[in-house]
Amino acid sequence: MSEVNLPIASFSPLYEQIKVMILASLQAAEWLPGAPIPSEIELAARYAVSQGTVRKAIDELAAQNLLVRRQGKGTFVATHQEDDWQYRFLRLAPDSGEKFHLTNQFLVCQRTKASAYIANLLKLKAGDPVIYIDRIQSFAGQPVVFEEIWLPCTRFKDLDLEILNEWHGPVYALYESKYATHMVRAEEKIKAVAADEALAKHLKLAVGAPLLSVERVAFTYGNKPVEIRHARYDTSEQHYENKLN
Amino acid sequence: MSEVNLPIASFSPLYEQIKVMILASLQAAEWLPGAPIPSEIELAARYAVSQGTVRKAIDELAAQNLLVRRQGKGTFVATHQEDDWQYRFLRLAPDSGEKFHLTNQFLVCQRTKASAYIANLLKLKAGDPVIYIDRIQSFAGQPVVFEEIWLPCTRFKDLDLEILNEWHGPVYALYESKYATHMVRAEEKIKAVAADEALAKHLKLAVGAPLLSVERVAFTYGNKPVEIRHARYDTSEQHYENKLN
DNA sequence: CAGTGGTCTAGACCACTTC
DNA sequence: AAGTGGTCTAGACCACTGC
Repeated sequence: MSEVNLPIASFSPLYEQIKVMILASLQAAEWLPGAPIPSEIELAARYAVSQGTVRKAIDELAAQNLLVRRQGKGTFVATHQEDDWQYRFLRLAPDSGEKFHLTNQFLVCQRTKASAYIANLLKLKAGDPVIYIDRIQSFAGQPVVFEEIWLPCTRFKDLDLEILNEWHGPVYALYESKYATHMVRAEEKIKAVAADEALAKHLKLAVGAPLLSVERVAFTYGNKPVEIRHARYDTSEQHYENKLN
Repeated sequence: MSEVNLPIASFSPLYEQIKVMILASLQAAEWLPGAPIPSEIELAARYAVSQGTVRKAIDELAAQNLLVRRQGKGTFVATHQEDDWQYRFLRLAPDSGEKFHLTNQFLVCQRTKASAYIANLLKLKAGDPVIYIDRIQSFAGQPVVFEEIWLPCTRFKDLDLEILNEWHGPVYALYESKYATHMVRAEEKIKAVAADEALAKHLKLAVGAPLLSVERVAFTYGNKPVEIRHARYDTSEQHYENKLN
C-alpha cells in the first residue's frame, strides 16, 4: 500500500523534453528553414545536459526530417528550398525511368468560403475564408496532373495568381519564403476515378478515362494542417511509387 | 605528398560492421522470426565491443523493422505472425474508418514459366519455373481486391491451392512458417486502370470501371526479391493510404 | 530478485569542413 | 588549427518483465 498510483504519464526521458524544446524553437521560428541550429555543445550547455543527450534528441528529429545533420558543418533546419528536397513529397514518376521535370500552369487563385469538408480537414469552421487554386502540371508538353489546392486565408494573405505564376520552383518553397510556413509531413488518400468532362478537357483525355485521385493534407509544425490538395494524375505513362518497410 | 589517396570505400564505423554481422545471422536463420536474439551484453562480448556500440547497431536495425525491441524482455526478430504486424504492408482502408477484415478466396495456384517481365523482377531467367496464384479478397461480402501473385518455385516447392485455402491469416505469415521466408520490405507502383471483362466479373463491377492497379515487389533479407503481386483494388468504398515524411 | 532494454554522463578520439 | 558532427568506451543508474 506504499506504492504510488496513477503513473499515467509515467516517465519522460530527458532527451524527449529536449526534443520538445527544440520543436518549440522551430515552431517559434527562432531558427529558420535552411539555417543552422546551435552546435550540440552549445545546446548541451543551454539545456544543462550532456552532449550525448542532445545528440539523441537531434537524431530523432533528423530521422523525422525536421533537421538535417551535416558532418563538419552543423545541424540545419530542414527546408524545401534545397535541390535534393525539391520533390520530397512527389511520388509520381515516369514509367520510363527518365527524370521528371514538371512545368506548372496556375489557372485559378481566388478567395472563397470553406465547405464543411475542407473546413474540417483544415480545422477551420465551415464558411471561413480560404484560397482556392487550380493548376495543371505537364511533362514534355503533355498535361499530367490537375490539382486543386485549398489554403487558409489567414496564413497566405496576399497570395494571388501573379505571385504563383512568377514563382519558379516547388510551391512548398514559396510557402516557406513568403509565408513562413514549412511543411513537415503529409497524408494522402488515393483512389481510382473516371475522368468527368472538366478533367478530361484539362488532361486532354477521353471522358471516363481512369485517373488517380490523390487527396493530401499537409501539416506544419505542431501537427497543424495548412494545405489541402486534391490531385488527379494521368497514370498512362507514369505511376505513383511507394516503399513499404 | 605524403597523403594516402583513393579513400574510395573510406570508412566504416564499428557499429556498421556489427549490423552486417547481425544481418548475416538473420539471413542464415540463426535466429528465427519471433525469437529473441542474444542480449546486448552477450552480443557485446561476442563481437568484443562495448554495449553502446551494439545498441547503435540494433537501434538502426529496429528502425528498419528488422528487429523489435521490448524493454525488460529482449530484442526479437521481426515477424509477420504477430497481431500488430498482420497487415503491415496493407495500405488499403475503408473510407468509413471502421476496421477492415478481409476474407480470402484463392482461385488458382499453378506452375508456369516466368515471362520475361516477371523473371526480370524476380531476378530469374525468362522461362524459369514460377508459381502463379489468383485470389479475391472481400469485405463484408463484397469483393474488393483481385490479386495475382508470382513466386519462384525453388523457394515455395510444395505450395498449392489446398495449403493456401487451409491457411487462415496473412500470406506473409504462411511464407514464414512453411517456407522460411520473411518479407522485409516492398516497393509498389500504382496506376489507375479500367476494368476489363475478367476483372469486372471478379469484382462484380461494370466493364470500364476505374480500379487501382498496385504492382508490388517484395524482398527478403539481402534485398532478394521473392514475390511479385499485381493487385486491382475497387476503391469506391475504400482508399489507399500513404504518409509522407 | 535477476535479467533485459533504456537513459545519462564524461571523456577520448576520429572524420569532415572551413579558414 | 579550430569547430562541427560522428564514434566508441566504461560505468552508473532507471524502467520494465517475469520468476
